[in-house]
Amino acid sequence: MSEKNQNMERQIINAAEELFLKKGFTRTSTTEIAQKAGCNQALVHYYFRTKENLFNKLFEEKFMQFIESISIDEECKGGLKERIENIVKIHIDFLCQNPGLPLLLLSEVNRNSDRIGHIFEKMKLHAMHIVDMLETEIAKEREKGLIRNVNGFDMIFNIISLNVFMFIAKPLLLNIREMNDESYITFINARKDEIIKTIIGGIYL
Amino acid sequence: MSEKNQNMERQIINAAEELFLKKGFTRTSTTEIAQKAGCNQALVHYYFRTKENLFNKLFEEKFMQFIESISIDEECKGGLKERIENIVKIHIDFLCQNPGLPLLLLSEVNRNSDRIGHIFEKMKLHAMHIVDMLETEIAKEREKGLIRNVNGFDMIFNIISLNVFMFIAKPLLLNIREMNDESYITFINARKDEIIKTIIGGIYL
DNA sequence: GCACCGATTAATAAGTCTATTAAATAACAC
DNA sequence: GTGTTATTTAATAGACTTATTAATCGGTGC
Repeated sequence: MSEKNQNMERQIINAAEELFLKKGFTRTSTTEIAQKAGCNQALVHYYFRTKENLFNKLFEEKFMQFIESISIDEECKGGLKERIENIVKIHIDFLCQNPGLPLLLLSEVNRNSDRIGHIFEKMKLHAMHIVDMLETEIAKEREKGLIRNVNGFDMIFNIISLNVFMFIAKPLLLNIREMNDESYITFINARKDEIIKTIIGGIYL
Repeated sequence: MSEKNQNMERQIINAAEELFLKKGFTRTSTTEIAQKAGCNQALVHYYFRTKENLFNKLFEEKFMQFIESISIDEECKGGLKERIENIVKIHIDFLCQNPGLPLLLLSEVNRNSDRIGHIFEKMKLHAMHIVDMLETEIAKEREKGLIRNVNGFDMIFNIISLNVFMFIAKPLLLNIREMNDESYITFINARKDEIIKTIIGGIYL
């Protein structure tokens, strides 16, 4: 492959990514993608044959990124509290880099969850790994009588709920609290601490 | 207006509601709405002139319903804990009745938040009312030294995040936990307690 | 009966979107 | 250079969509 087509194929992917994230699958047209990429609309089909193909390619990649963004810094050798803090921070940082991703994933999974049947296995494995790790730490704290009875899945589900929602509800927040993009970032940072406190306080007696 | 057209107009609204909730604005066609309502496609336009009109009519109604679903049973004369429990339960019950609503609202607000500019004022008022009430109760508990420093908005935002997410992430839950519709309901009910514990534990010292 | 009314339909204009095809252009081997 | 292949474009077919228009149906008043 020549230098140029490498560029163009990449530019198409980049343009598609930006548009899909902003407007979703249906509301993004191949013509629009081509315009943003700086090429003819037919070229989008030349490289990816169908719009669905192009989308799936991106979707799988992004979906895995999202799943893996819920992870534990293996270096982190603290106990349960430190782990929680670690997970929340890493996840929110990822979301700050990919603010439009959660709503796209949720919308598209809702539209057609068959699409990602083959990704689910990986997702399950990853989820199990996180949950196992958390439950090991939970068991330790529980033996010491420090925390209430809680299971790892609920804990991680709480974290994801709290983290993701402030990104998908951004337009509501901007309006209800009369924020601008700057004060929104301040809000996110304040929420980071609030979420950590809520999760930790929610289990420690 | 005759008996019959009243029926048909209502049937169109009902069909539209069902389809918009399931597939969103763009992926629902007026032809499809007409089919489900049992009439000709032109009739949809006869009653509502444009698809956008029809959608907005539904959207505003549903949006207000959602906002008002976050409410306090005025009968509830307990303290902060009872209020929280009350809010969570009422809200989740509403979501069980309207499981597809949150994702539709979030998607459409994201697509075009101007659409609902005029609803925001009502939303703000309602939000303020809830937050004020919570902060009164928070102040009481705080004077007694029972809870940490927390503001009412964060509290209600935490509740909404935790409640809504388990509905918008349903397809993921079904797959990752290998649930069916029945076990999903069991999960929701278990979550209800978990969420209450998390919120209350998250602020009480 | 007929004239009039709202409700409903059939037909279709006008537009958008995906995908395909054939032709033009660029790159490269020899 | 010529031949060959990959990249890119122009043109367009074909399927949908929304919205409009004119015609039809069914009831009500006179």
